[in-house]
Amino acid sequence: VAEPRWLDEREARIWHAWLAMNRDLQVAMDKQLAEFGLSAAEYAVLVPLSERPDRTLRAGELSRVLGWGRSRLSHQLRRMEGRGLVHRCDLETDGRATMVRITDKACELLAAAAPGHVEAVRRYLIDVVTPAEARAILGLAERVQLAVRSGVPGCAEGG
Amino acid sequence: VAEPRWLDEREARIWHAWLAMNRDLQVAMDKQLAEFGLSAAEYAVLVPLSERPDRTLRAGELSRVLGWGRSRLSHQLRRMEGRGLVHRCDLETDGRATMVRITDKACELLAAAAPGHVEAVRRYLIDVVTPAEARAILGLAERVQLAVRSGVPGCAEGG
DNA sequence: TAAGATTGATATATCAATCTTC
DNA sequence: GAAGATTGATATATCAATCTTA
Repeated sequence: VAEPRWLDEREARIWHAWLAMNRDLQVAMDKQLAEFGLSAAEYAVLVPLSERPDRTLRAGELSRVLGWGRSRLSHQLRRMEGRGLVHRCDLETDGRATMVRITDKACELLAAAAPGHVEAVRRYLIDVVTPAEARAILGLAERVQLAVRSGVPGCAEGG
Repeated sequence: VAEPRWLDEREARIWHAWLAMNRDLQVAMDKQLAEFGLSAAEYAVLVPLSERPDRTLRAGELSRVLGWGRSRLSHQLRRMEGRGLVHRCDLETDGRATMVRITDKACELLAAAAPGHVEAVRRYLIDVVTPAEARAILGLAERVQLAVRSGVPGCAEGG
């Protein structure tokens, strides 16, 4: 294997700025939700449910929307059912499926937390980016995700 | 409380692109390290230790460098000591302090993993950003962290 | 057999409480 | 009491194994 191309000072600065920015942003968003007694995972689960007319989704659908594995969602729903945030019941049409419904209590909690959440998104990101940076984010996101999905770094075939 | 300013379509697209980009990038980086049997947390702990001439750091120093709480580091070190990646011993000068040393085994593991890690950073981010986007990241990171550190969103004092 | 979901084991992350030493 | 560190409890995240139904 050839000598790896280590990061130069500017490249390292970009990488570390990136990591620090995301770490801080995530911590801040978590804290904001915590003021309403909600975790980021709970909020993520509740939002798609609340947007349904019947406040209900199949577990598999929810898993797909969130981009979570079934196992992860199942564990999360168990804890949330214990906290009275969601309710699970069987689907008559298909004995394998599980229906998930957001409770009234969780709906109220979500309605209370959502304005502050959006406010935080604005304060920490949207109000802070210049139009040029916003364009950079949108363009970069596409290319990063393309690189991530196409490239397995363990087997560097071309480089 | 006034009606919250919900995100318009473009703003929501920016926020979701941001979240998806970081989620995918983090998953990809974790997978890369997993090829060498290392987690992101383990890698983060080992790097500062390996950069020391004596391969040693005070736990408190390590905690500061990583930006981790003492408790988090302590739990992590316990698991890593169990795996034979680090060794802990008391400091003679100060009976309260703990010295952490990276093991030979972990040094070799790190040396094996580091090139692929840097390669992944390049492939997924550095090689993908345009110079303008790189400038955007550096500038944005400063402002985002400023906003995060100054603003408590729960009490919107200014409007 | 495969799809949908749950379970158990393990690792990670945070908080409060504790323990030792200064 | 305060600093440095550990511990226990709980929540989160991933993987493999399992269970039920189609």
